[in-house]
Amino acid sequence: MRHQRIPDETVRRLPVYLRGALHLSGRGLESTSSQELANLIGVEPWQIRKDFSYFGGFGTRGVGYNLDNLIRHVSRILRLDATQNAVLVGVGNLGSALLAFPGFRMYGFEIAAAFDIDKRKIGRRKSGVLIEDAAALNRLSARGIRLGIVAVPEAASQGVVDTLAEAGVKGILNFSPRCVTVPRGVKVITIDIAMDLARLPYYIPAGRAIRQCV
Amino acid sequence: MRHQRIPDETVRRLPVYLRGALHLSGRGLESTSSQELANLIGVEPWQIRKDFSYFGGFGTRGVGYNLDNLIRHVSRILRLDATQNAVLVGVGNLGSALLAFPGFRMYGFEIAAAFDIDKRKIGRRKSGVLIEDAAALNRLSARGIRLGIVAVPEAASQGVVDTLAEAGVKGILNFSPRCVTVPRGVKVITIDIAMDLARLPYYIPAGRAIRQCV
DNA sequence: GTTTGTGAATAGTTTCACAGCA
DNA sequence: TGCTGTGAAACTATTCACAAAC
Repeated sequence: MRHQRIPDETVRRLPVYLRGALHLSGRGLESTSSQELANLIGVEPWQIRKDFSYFGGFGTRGVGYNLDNLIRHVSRILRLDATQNAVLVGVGNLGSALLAFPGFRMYGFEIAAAFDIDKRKIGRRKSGVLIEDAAALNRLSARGIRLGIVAVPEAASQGVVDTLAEAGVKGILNFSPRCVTVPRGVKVITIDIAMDLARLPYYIPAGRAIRQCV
Repeated sequence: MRHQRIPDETVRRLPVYLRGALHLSGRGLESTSSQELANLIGVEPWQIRKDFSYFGGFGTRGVGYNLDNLIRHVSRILRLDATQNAVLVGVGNLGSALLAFPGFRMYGFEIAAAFDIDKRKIGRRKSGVLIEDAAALNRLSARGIRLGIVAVPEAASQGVVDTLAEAGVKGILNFSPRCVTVPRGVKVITIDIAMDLARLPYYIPAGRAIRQCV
């Protein structure tokens, strides 16, 4: 049913399905089933079928899903069917790791520009990307980059986000643990590493571990 | 109502509230209201009150929340009231950034050990932490570390997770985009950076929110 | 026979509105 | 009066069971 609201949770899972499909396709498979894909990525088969059904379904009953077809459809929905250029702001420890991070390419992402305020870094290259002066960020708009990755200290994040938004960036992946305000039409996704670690102890039973009897 | 099931979403938000409370306390404030805290972190006041109500509520009607009291309660619930030692496995680009990452300390985390398989790194120090031989990971159990951070290449993650679980680690923050299997009693939280970026383009044409934190 | 696609049932979460207390 | 705490209502998401299609 194409004319239905898509649950946010479904959108969150689509990249997982895409990765699984790419993985199976890379192993030489031509097609898969909701059961096989579910086993691979650790969800339930009906969840996959339900999620796909919001977009009309990509499979063939009694047969399964053709992988090329599946990959094409999901990529299109996520708008990952063409290379997406991104700009990185903040080439510190985390930013440098992101420049070297191999995982972006699989989805068609390319870090096309990097900015920092540290004069010692400006003009150098990291992982093949030239580090430019963050003071020149406002001239970014000419390059038509619509995605930004923000890896600056907490205190600087709001300013960077403002500048990116003015430069035409429409989507921001924010690694700063600060709630940022953006204009309408700009979407922010925050990754807060410390916060994810912080809820881990909650789930761990208190006290010393009992010896495991297997 | 102390004897009620706590929603996962509530647990996910508790570290956000804790950070907000620590921030206000650091600014010298003695107390706050659900309204003030909500404005700071970008949620609605009733969400905060509802979440706190699952634990009986920490406030005073007509007055608000005493910050010390709030911080003490939330820290206790999350088991962050004593220093939590963690072990890092994989001191590559991302692992090194995590060693240098200042955000863990606020919640009382301490990276107490680091392991890698690269002979050139073993024996050296990064951000003050000695890098040990990953082959010796099985001797970790003597140190009583219950939290692990896994920042190894995708193909190695399951093996590392297995070894950590055998060594008594009960909670794992996993940066590998691979579904891992763990024994009962071990909790895994996965941070998949590329996947969070991958759902950003979906929202770009129709984006609308003004204040966003997640 | 097999596997998808989907309405209906169930479960979980957010939002509301106001009672309860300082 | 002001702000918290909370049951009830509204909303959202997951799970089920089976009809439909190959």
